[in-house]
Order: sequence, then structure tokens, then C-alpha cells
Amino acid sequence: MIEAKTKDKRTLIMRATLESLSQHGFHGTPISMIAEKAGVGAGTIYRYFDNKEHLINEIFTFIKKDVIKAMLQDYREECSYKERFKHLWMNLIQYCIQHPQEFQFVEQYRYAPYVSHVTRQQSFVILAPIMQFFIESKRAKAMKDLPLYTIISLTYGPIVSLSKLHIDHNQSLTQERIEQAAEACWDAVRFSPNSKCQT
Amino acid sequence: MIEAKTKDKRTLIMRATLESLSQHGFHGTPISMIAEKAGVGAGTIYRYFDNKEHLINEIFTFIKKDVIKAMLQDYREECSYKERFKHLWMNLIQYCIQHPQEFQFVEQYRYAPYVSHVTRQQSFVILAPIMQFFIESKRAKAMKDLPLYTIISLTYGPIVSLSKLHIDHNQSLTQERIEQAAEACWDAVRFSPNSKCQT
DNA sequence: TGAAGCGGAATGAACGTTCATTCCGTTTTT
DNA sequence: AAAAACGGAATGAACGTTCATTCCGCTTCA
Repeated sequence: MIEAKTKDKRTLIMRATLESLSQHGFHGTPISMIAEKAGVGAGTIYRYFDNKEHLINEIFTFIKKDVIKAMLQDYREECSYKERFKHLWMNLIQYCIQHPQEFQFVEQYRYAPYVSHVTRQQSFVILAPIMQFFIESKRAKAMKDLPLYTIISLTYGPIVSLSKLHIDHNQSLTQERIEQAAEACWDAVRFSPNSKCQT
Repeated sequence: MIEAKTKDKRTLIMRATLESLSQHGFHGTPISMIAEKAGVGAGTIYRYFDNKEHLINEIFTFIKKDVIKAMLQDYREECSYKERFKHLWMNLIQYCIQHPQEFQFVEQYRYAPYVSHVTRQQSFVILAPIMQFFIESKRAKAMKDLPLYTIISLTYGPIVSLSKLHIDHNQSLTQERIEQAAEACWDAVRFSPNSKCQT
């Protein structure tokens, strides 16, 4: 009971912070506003987090784990590489557009100075299972033999870009268009024997 | 003569701001620091810019124009679609990694609240010639018939992602790897008659 | 030609505001 | 009743912006 209640207030503060940050940015979200949104006193926040920076770092790692969970939902090892790729890809973009606050938060603070080094290191650990898939796909000649970070950029980059456009310009990213984009992304990374063809 | 001197000081302030912003972010760059870096008094900045927000907006549009200029350098209308695509793509990524401060600035503030609506509208106007190329490529069946913003995401997204990795993790983006990535990006957007092939 | 006057550019100390954090009296829990 | 949790006023550091003053190059006048 105590635990539950304690955790509730902690979560409340984190949610309020996330909401405010994605709406008003770092400048626009003083502790006082977080306190008000969360329905707690300003001082209470410091019972759960050392300081504002710590609070943000906590949110950061929480979201990262949530993202991976979402990506791996209904993931089936036995599918083809293409199917698995599209599954991971679409799960991720679905998460981004269904959780715009979380998405914008991560994108905004990924390289910000107040996301501590430790927090960023954790990301690598969390992402390990996804990395494995790429490595295996390359080895199996299902994907082009490109450096790992090139493959990540070719797949994650468009997700970020599409999600931003969707959220900010209210472009209607329909299921069909997401499918199209997933297919195109696969074209970018899939192994093609005659990669030298000219147009 | 007087004109030249005036412009110099204005440019000096903008350069100092850009440098500080990309290093320390918005929080970490008080006007006092900009003044010091530029070698001017704090008050002087307000002779050239209404306020901090205006200063940032000015930098924003300046960079946008610079980027387009860089992209269109040595651009030749008579080349094939693929060649023109790769030319634009590679010019852009070269700019990003050769001007990390400008790149990071744009990426950080593109959707920030203090980049005014007007400034963002301008971007669209500035980007018009590039958009035209995509539209024409689609019409000529050189590119897939995807929504314009999907094509932009498939090409610009990886550039952003690769540049960030390059700058932040000191990944060595060699000319060869840039070429590989450009080729892969083209695979993503190029028209392929048998787009239904399964793997 | 040299001195005095002039105007606007430049300055940085000072101001008022905002913010993260602390502190302490009150409330809730055990 | 003791301890823990809580709230929100108080604090002081930091910030953007202002403005009275200084500085400097050019013009005017003798």
C-alpha cells in the first residue's frame, strides 16, 4: 500500500513533467508548474528526485525501456528477416505517433548536456537486442553489408522525420502510408545482388 | 566603410551566439557569455537585435539560405535523376558534417517555440527549388509515387541521423561510407516496377 | 589647420523578474 | 506519540533587458 501510493506520486510527477516539457520546452516548465500539474507541493518533488536534472534523466530511461517493450511486442523469431524488420520498424513508428510526448522528449533531450553520460550509456544496453537483429541480418545476407550505424540511420532517421512531420504539421500518417514508408526503408537496407545498376 | 564595420559586428555576435548555442544549448548561453565571446558589451547586442529570440531567428534564416546554396553548388540540370539526387544528397550531408554548429543549431531549434512562425514559413519558400526536383522526379517515374513528405523523410532523415552520429560519437564518416549511404537512400526512393517482390 | 562641438555607437552596472532549491511548520501515517 | 511525508513561503543566484554615461569619428567654425 505504502509502496503503491509512493510510486503513484512519483509517477504523477514524472507524467506532469513530461507533459509540460513536450508542450513548453525546458524553459517553459519551472518546477512550480510541474508541482501544480502534478497536484503536489514544489518541495515534494525533491523527496523523489535529487534535482531537476535527475528528474529528467529518470524520465529518459523510463521511456527508453517502454520503447523497446513496444518494439518487441508480438515479435516472432521465426519470421523472415523482412517481416521481422517491418515489424520492428512499424512498432516503433506507431509508438512515436501514439506517444508524441515521449517521442518529442527523447528527440529533444537525446543529445542535450543535462542527459547524463550514464543515462546515455544505459541506452546502449537497452538497445542491444535490436542491434543483434541487424547484425544477424547482415550475416545472413538479408541486409546490405553496411556499417551498423549506417543501417540504424537509414531506418531510424526516417521514423524520426516522419513522426515529427506527423505531429507538428498534422500530416495524416495513415496505416497505408506507414506501410509504404516501411517498404521503402526495407528497400534501402535489403541486400540486392546487383547493387551496381544505373538509372 | 561605416557599413562594413557595422556588418562585421553584427556577424561577430551571430557567430558567437551560434558557437555558444551549439556547445552549451540555450540555457547555457546567457547574453553575457555571447557578449564576451563576441568581444562586445552586452548592451551592444541590443543595438542589432530586438532580443534574444530575434537574434536566434536571424541566425536561423541565415543558415537556411546557406544550406540551400551549398546544396545547389555545381548542380547540373542535365544529369540523370539519380545523379542529381545523389548530388543534392551528398552536398547536404557534406554541409552538415563540415558545419556541425550550423547543423546542430538548425536541428535543435527547428521545432522550438522561440523560432517564430514567420521564420518557419520562410524555410518553405527557401526550400522550394529542392521540392521541385522531387515533384519532377515522381512525375517522370524516376522516383516512387510516394507523398512528398515521405520522400523528404526517407532522404533527410538518414542525413540527420548520420550527421548526429558522426558529430557526437566521432564515427568516421568517410567518403566511401557517405557514398554507400547515398546509394541506399536512392534505393529507398527510386522507382522499381516490381515493388511487390517478397523476401 | 587646429579646436570645439556634435551625434550616434558602445558600454556595463543596475534593475526587476524568474527559477531551482531549501526550510520549517503542518498533516498524515505507523 | 514518534516519524515520515508534505506543502508552499522564503531564499539567493542567475538571467534578460534597460539606460545613464562614455567614447569616437566627423563636421563646423575661426
